[in-house]
Amino acid sequence: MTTELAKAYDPRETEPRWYRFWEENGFFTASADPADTRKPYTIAIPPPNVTGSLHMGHACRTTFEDVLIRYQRMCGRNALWIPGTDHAGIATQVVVERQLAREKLTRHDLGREKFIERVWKWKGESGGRIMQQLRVLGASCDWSRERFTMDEGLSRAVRHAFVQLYNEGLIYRDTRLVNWDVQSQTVLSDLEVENEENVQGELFDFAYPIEGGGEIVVSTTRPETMLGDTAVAVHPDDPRYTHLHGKHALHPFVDRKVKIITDAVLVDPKFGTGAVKVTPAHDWNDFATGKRHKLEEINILRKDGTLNENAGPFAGLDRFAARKAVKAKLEELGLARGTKAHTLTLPRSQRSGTVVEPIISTQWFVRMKPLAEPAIAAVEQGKTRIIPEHWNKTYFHWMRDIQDWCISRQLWWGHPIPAWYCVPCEHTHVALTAPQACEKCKGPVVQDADVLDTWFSSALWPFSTLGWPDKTPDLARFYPTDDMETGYDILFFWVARMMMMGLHFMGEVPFKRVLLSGLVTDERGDKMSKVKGNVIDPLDVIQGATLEDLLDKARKNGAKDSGLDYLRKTYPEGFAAYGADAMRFTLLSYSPQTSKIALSIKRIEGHRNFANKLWNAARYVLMNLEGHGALATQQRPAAKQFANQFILSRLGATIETVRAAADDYRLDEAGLALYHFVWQDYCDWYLELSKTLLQSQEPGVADETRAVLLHVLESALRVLHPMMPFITEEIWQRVPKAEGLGKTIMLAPYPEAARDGMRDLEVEREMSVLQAVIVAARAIRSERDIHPRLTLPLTLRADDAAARALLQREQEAIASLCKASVSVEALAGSASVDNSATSVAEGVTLVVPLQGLVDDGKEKERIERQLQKLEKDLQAIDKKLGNAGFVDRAPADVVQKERERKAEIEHSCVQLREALAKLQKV
RNA sequence: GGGCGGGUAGCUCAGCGGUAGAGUGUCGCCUUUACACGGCGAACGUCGCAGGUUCGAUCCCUGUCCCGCCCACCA
Repeated sequence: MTTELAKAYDPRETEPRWYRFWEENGFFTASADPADTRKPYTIAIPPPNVTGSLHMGHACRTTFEDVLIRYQRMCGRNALWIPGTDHAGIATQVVVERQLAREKLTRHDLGREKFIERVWKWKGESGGRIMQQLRVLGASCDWSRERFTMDEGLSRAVRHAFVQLYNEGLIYRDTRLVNWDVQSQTVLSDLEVENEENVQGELFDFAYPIEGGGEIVVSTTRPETMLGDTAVAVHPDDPRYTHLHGKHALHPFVDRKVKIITDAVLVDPKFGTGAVKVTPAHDWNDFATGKRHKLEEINILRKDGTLNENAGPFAGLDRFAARKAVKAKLEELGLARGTKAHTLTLPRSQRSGTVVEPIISTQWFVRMKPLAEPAIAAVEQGKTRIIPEHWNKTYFHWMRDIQDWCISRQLWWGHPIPAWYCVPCEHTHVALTAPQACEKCKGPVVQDADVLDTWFSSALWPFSTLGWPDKTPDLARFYPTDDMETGYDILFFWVARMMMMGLHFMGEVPFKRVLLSGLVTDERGDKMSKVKGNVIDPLDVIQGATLEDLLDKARKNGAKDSGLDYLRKTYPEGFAAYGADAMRFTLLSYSPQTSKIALSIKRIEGHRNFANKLWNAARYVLMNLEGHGALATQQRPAAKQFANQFILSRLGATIETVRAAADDYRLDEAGLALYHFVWQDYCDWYLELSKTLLQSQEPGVADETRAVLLHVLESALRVLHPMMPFITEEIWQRVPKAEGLGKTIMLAPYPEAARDGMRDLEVEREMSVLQAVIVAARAIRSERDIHPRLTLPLTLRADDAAARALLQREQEAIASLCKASVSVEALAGSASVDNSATSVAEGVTLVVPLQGLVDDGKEKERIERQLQKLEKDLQAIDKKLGNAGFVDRAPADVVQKERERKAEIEHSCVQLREALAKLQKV
């Protein structure tokens, strides 16, 4: 074991090395230690999606999960990931559609067999790449259980779930209006439809001639749907139309009469003409209206979005072409009544982006209300905690207003629906295996050609991946999972449905906590999108990239010019190699409350600098240990020296803070505490103080200091390890350690405040006095432009004997940290020093005689400034203490504290005024 | 229309009843053998606006204005 660290810190050198080490030594593991029979800490980890690149979202979630796993493991729990293996559909769909678009193909062109072959191959390749990338980030998870869908076990679970729900009456088949994606040619669930708002459209008015004379004017944003109209509705109380009740209008294009109906639900008499065309087969409200009035439902669309034979003369036209044609024809017939600008919301497919058409179709649905109730109760009763808590409201809101879920999809990938139809008698069979023949008529059967929504199988994931429906040992041991960590964007899609299915099939919640992280955005807070060109690849941040690299990648992803400009403007130099540790630490540093993580490269750079700081501190410690034999024990060294006591106390405090924060999932707070401890307490104060102690001739002092330096460093590495796994491992391997700590820091025990630290509040208080004095002395030097090489003659005066004793005792430390010659004396009766700089800190008066070094005018100004500030504070305090209400009603300790502060400030003012008076005299 | 967040230093964000914090940026001084990916010091804020509760409000309540997101509706 060498004690020598390379001269410079380069994250690119440490990461691959430790990644290999972990892999070779079997630390990427998803399986529980078979010898350990305790209930382990488990975290559910979804598989990476398969779109071909690792994005910030994965980096963020993986990091969070990995930190929790490492932390729990170091705390002595058998902690592990439960990796998932499903997600057949969503990712595939994205991959496939992008690929097809690139080749200007539709899936129908390829044919089913070729198509599927191609998809699996592509998924396998990009999936492997992502696993590789996640490891670079430090995820200590084994993805070997990852198999891409169609896994027989999962398929079986899906069939079981479907059949059971069907038998319980919770799955049914019905003819209804559904969202149809004409490009992907499949139905979509409500959640897969995105609304594009504020689209500038037009409202087109036209007239239906009434049988027997007259007309009725209706408005529409989709004129082509009039081909499917079967009624015109008016409000029953609208006097304008009373005379038309029960009459019929004549359809101008097809041989059909359109009934005038009255409906108070559909019609708002104040909107437009107060008459509404009703198209039951292509509009949600009209469908409901049609049901109320038993209207005929006339479908006018084919699957590809062209009009069918019901459209009469317009058959064969695309829906948008038909829109124009219908309008033109109505103009021609003199039935058009003009257009108005109208702002509307367009429903678009989340997948293909095309405008969704509501059409009538027979699909499978899950009855949600009975499933939702227990899922609501579980969160209400705290069986599952959602963190941050404010998501509860959103969860409840959605759950209480839940609609039935359309689960069939007309795609070629995904889990087939275990339903068979008899060809002759149309009887439906739902079963685990294909029936040989129809049980009613013995006729031949065919399987439902549709597949299930990917989220249906995903909803089963917490138990299907553990062997359900069999009662496997894994299922008994690992269900429910402790933590489920994911982005809030799939709270409804996935989390809520897992809750429902878990409770239904297992009778128990699937996880005890749901941790919802924010969405990573660019620095402006805009969602990352390949088209916008603002996608930051975590690997570029980790390994470094030039601006050209970034631009190339963006171009390849089809970014617009404006996106390229954004990159040029924001990252003119590209990225330095900041390393995975800095990347991880930064992702963790955002508060979990935030729903938007506007990733700031500057912040990452700051954390890279932090890693460098730690690296150099370690170099310092190791340098000073050289030639001093083995010091390492697992015990905290006994400390007699003030500085050593101080840092052990701070270490204890930090461990307490970090553990409390981590237990509360506030990794941001944990990280901040560590950042300050390492940089400020350890490096800025303690390492500087140690320099004097290491020179000490007094027996034992230097040895004690070496032991504390090492102990605190080694402990800090362990505290920090989950958040910065690479650098801490690298340094830890080189630090002298006691035997038996294991071959990796991953398995070393997590520090404990009482064992590794030594809390001493009195020491910390004394230190804060010293710090204040030292800072004040440095300020005197800096503000007078006294060169750092000149020794500052510093006199410290204090009334309090204890304070004097402290200053006396730590004289050497003060001298070294301010490069001063220090003398301590009582305030009372001290000789006045002409031409000196004066400052007051924590009741200690600092005097620096400065003949020839300082200009009196500047000094006057400085003191006056300090006085002004103090007087302002004093005024505020006086106002408070002068308020009878405050003195009477505020807690005694608050009042007392205020009084003490007042006394101290007054004392400071007196000192400063004296100094000022002296200056004016000169 | 309903709901949920957010508005704090130039920027990115913590804090959330008792003297306003961090990182980054800015301005000085310093290449002192752990570190210039650094050290030391400084400047910077009517904590969106208006009321209320309170001895005391950035924090709690009410209203209001912006910004973001989600859900629903849209002839």
